[in-house]
Amino acid sequence: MSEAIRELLKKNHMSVTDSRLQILDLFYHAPGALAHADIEKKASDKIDRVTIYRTLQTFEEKGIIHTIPSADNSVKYALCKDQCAEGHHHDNHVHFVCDNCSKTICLDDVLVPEVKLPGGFEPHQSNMVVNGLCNECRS
Amino acid sequence: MSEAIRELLKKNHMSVTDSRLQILDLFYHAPGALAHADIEKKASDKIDRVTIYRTLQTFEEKGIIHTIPSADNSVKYALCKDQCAEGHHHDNHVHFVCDNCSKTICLDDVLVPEVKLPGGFEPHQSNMVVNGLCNECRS
DNA sequence: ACAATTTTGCAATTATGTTGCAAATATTAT
DNA sequence: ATAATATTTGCAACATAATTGCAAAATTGT
Ligand SMILES: [Mn+2]
Ligand SMILES: [Mn+2]
Ligand SMILES: [Zn+2]
Ligand SMILES: [Zn+2]
Repeated sequence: MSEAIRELLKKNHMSVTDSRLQILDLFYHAPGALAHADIEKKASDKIDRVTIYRTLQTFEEKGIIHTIPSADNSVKYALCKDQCAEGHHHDNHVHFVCDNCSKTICLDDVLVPEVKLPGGFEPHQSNMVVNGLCNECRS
Repeated sequence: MSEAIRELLKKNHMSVTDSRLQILDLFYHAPGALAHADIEKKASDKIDRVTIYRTLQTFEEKGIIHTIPSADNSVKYALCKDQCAEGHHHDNHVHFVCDNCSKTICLDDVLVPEVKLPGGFEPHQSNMVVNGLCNECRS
C-alpha cells in the first residue's frame, strides 16, 4: 500500500521522504479534504509546520493535490485524480461542504457546468462549491 | 447619497456610526469586491482594524454584504442586492476574479446553475467563482 | 438633557504564514 | 558500500492576520 505512494512520488520526480509519505498517506485515508491544521494535528509522527506548508505547495505544483476554495479563509486540499500534471490541473468537479459535520468532499463525477459570461470576459478556470447536508448527516 | 446609506442602516436596525457609513460608502464606490485589507487602506479617516472585522461580520449577518470564496485565503466582500435579509442570503450569482488585475466582480445577471448531486446530498447554497481575464484587461 | 444601550479603540493574546540557514536525509556516482 | 552531490527538513526569527476583554466614546430612546 505504502508502495503505491512511493511510486506516486517517484513518478513525479520527487525525493521520497518520511514527511511526504506520511502526508500523502493521510490524504489517502482521509474521509474528505484536509486543511493545513488537520494535517498538523493528525500527523502521527510530528512534522514541522513549515514542512507541511512546503509539502502542500509542492504537491499542488506537481498536480498531486488541488485546493478547494472557501468563504471563511480556510482553504482545504484533496488528492487529484490521474490527469493532473505539473502546472496543469484538471479538477473541474464540484465540491461539497457539509454544514453539519463540515466535511469537504470531492464530487468527482459532478462536473462544474459552463456558464455564459457577459461580453469581454474570458474564463480560464471555474470553481463550484455547494454547501448543505452530506449523505451521512442527512440519514 | 450618504442619505441612502443612512437609510440602509436604519432599515436593518443598526446604529448609524461613522465607521459604518464610511465602510458602506467604500463598498458603494468600489469597482469590485473588497477585502479587509482594502478597507483598512482606503478608509480616509482611519478606522481600527478590529472595528473593520466587527463591521464586516455584522454587515454579513444582516444581509448587507456577502462573502466571495477564494482558493488562496483572501476572502472578499461585496454588497448584496435587494432580497438578502438577516440570516438569509440570496446571492446566487457567479463571481469573476481577474487573473491579471485581480479585481473581483459580482456578475449579478449570471446565476449559478443547478447541478445534480449524488443521492443523499442535500444542497442548501451554491457558490461559483470563475477566474480569467476581465473585460478591461482583455481589451 | 439624561439614562440605557451599543459601538469603538486599545492592549494583550493567539493564530497563521514566510524566510534564511545549518543540519539531516535522500539520491547519484564511484 | 562509500563518498560526493543535491534536496529536504527543522529551527529560529520575523511578519502578518485574527480574536478577546474591557473601559471610553458615541448613539439611541425618553
Ligand atoms: Mn476536488
Ligand atoms: Mn456577489
Ligand atoms: Zn456531514
Ligand atoms: Zn482585470
